[in-house]
Amino acid sequence: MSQTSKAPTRIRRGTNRVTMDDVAARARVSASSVSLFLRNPDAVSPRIAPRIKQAIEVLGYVPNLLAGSLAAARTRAIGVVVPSLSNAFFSATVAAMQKEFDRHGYQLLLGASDYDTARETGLVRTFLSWSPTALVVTGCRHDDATRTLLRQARAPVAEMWELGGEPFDLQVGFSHRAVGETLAEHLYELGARRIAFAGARMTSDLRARQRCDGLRDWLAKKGVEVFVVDLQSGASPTSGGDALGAALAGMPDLQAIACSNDVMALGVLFEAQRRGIGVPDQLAVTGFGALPFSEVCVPPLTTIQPHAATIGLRIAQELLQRLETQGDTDSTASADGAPEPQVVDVGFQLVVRQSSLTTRAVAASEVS
Amino acid sequence: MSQTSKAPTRIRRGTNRVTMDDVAARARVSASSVSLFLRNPDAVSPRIAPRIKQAIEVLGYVPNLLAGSLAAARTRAIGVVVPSLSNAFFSATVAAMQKEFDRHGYQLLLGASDYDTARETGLVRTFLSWSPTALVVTGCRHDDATRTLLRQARAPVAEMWELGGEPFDLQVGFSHRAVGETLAEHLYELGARRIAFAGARMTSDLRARQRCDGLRDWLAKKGVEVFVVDLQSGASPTSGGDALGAALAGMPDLQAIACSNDVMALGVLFEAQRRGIGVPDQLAVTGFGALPFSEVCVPPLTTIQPHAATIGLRIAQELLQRLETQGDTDSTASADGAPEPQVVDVGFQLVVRQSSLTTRAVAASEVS
DNA sequence: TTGTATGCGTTATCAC
DNA sequence: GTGATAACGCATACAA
Repeated sequence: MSQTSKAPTRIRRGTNRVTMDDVAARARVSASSVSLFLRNPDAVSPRIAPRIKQAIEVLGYVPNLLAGSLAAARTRAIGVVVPSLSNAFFSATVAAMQKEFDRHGYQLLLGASDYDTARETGLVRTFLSWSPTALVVTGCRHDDATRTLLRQARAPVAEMWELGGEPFDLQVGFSHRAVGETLAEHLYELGARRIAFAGARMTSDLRARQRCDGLRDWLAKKGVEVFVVDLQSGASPTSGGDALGAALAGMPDLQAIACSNDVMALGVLFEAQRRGIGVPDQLAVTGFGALPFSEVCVPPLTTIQPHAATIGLRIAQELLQRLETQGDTDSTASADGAPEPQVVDVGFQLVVRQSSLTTRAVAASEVS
Repeated sequence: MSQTSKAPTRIRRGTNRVTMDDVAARARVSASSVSLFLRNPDAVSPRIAPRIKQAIEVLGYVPNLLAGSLAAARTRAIGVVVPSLSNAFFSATVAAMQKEFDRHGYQLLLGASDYDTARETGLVRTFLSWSPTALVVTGCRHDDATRTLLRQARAPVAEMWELGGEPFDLQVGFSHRAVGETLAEHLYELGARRIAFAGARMTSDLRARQRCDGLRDWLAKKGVEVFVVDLQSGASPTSGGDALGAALAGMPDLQAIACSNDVMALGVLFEAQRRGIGVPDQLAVTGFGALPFSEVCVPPLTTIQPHAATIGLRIAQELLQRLETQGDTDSTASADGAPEPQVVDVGFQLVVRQSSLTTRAVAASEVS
């Protein structure tokens, strides 16, 4: 396929795959015409267009994005760092983001930090080597090294799932403190005064900690003290059961328990059932995440719907807009060339279900 | 930073980011030495090594992988296609795979096909533009277009989560028919003769269909006919409840129901509870996936553990081995340069729990 | 509109 | 061990 036109003075390796020159030769046009055709088929004359098209077809030409990106000094790759890929929240966000970016011809580079800031730094560094067109990271609390890298990046930086700190270019998320406060208010109005919060690994999961803090601080103002359980075993139904045990040990007359997420809450429900504790009559239970099972478990679980997919979609949309508009009037705000950061609060939704309704309460109603 | 040494005759764009030449200039060495140092620090003399190191540090040099990959004619990118990113099975596999590849400096390019073969083709085509070092796809049933692309790819192709068909280079997965057969045998030995299978969208989810077929065919040999429910609403606890309703409608004296996955099985459990059907006394229930809640729901769910993470790990390990060994004796088998395909059956595990044990049965025991 | 020339930032080859 | 220098495959400024 790839024939050397002029004998090279030095031997080179080279993937002997079909190149643009091969296509050009077969179509009897210049390589630049092929390049032009690929970018804008209508820009070449109707006489050579079909020739090029056929040559591409016959040779099975696949453009080399590496060479193209190098020459054009821009890629269509987006680097994305999430704490965990197996976490349903982030995988939903990534799925939505990937779908939208894919529609526009952008490729996702994915990495998981495992809630480790050092690994986050490493991932960002790796991504930068790929000259990504944009970067997406999770949360707004980063290593100094990471912040430096992100600041130096020639690409817009989006932070997701959390608001606050010093935004780079874009933040799409919601306030986890507000989540805690909302749950606090809900439980308080329910009449609960003996309340616990069940979390797991809240030293590294800063968002869970913020939800905890929001709940605790809100209730503190009402004179209600929250019993906090922070397990080191990771969020799972098993740890949920353990958490309930710990909470009951520390606060025997427990009336309500807010869980760091639905998975733990499910464990609490099961453990309560084992112990013969009626939910919600004797104990109100809330979760976080609105995972599929939460609406069908017994009793259905009061939880927070975090709009995970919306976050991914908005991130993609906002970034795409910036990338498309990039060619226009470059000076929007500061002399740095950096248009002021944008913060998008996608909010969340309290979904009240049976697990936090007293029997006196009316039928479960979804809050919108 | 990047200063033009010799005035270019033409204006060029170019990311004015720190380049290898900048590092070389600052370290007072040639670019070749910097390149060599980056690849093998011990290959340069101990006198200039620290100079280069410092220059890299001070300038904050980040190598441009695009240029490097182009010159070296090989990348460190792996293209991965999964049906869905929000599916816990695949996200666990991807997570494990990403971790292992990351350890060895490889980058994951991720795409979701949404169980659509056309989108799969598109994703593979896009990946090929990136000249990936290897490709990973899900399942072994592909479009003709996809097969052609994969065959032409200069990179090893791995198929995961399913065995069979005509393997390209590597398959890591297990037999879904065997899963169905295992469950069939389990339920049959339990004494169940009135059996249903609850699936969702089995037209596109070919692996679920194979599990269904395996179960049905095994039981057919015993003279037992299976009532199959195939919902179009996607697998969820809600659809699980619907499936139980449909199964009971079609087979009123139902004794056992095997579900396409744990999420549906959970819905079945809840629906049975609502209808006052005792599990396992009146109805045996099995799932697939061994999702976290399956061991703590009431009753704990008999299920199949698919070793999702193992699949991802093995894929990465096997591919890495091929990539490292690539430089060695290239001819292993056929003249095509293609060493014969390797098939790795990672198996699965039947986890017997209370949901499929009659009260007469002994305490739940995990089969290993 | 089409072709020509040049450079994108790196690796690999070869002479020193 | 070190440094020129030619590819790598393509995009783009510019001439025709």
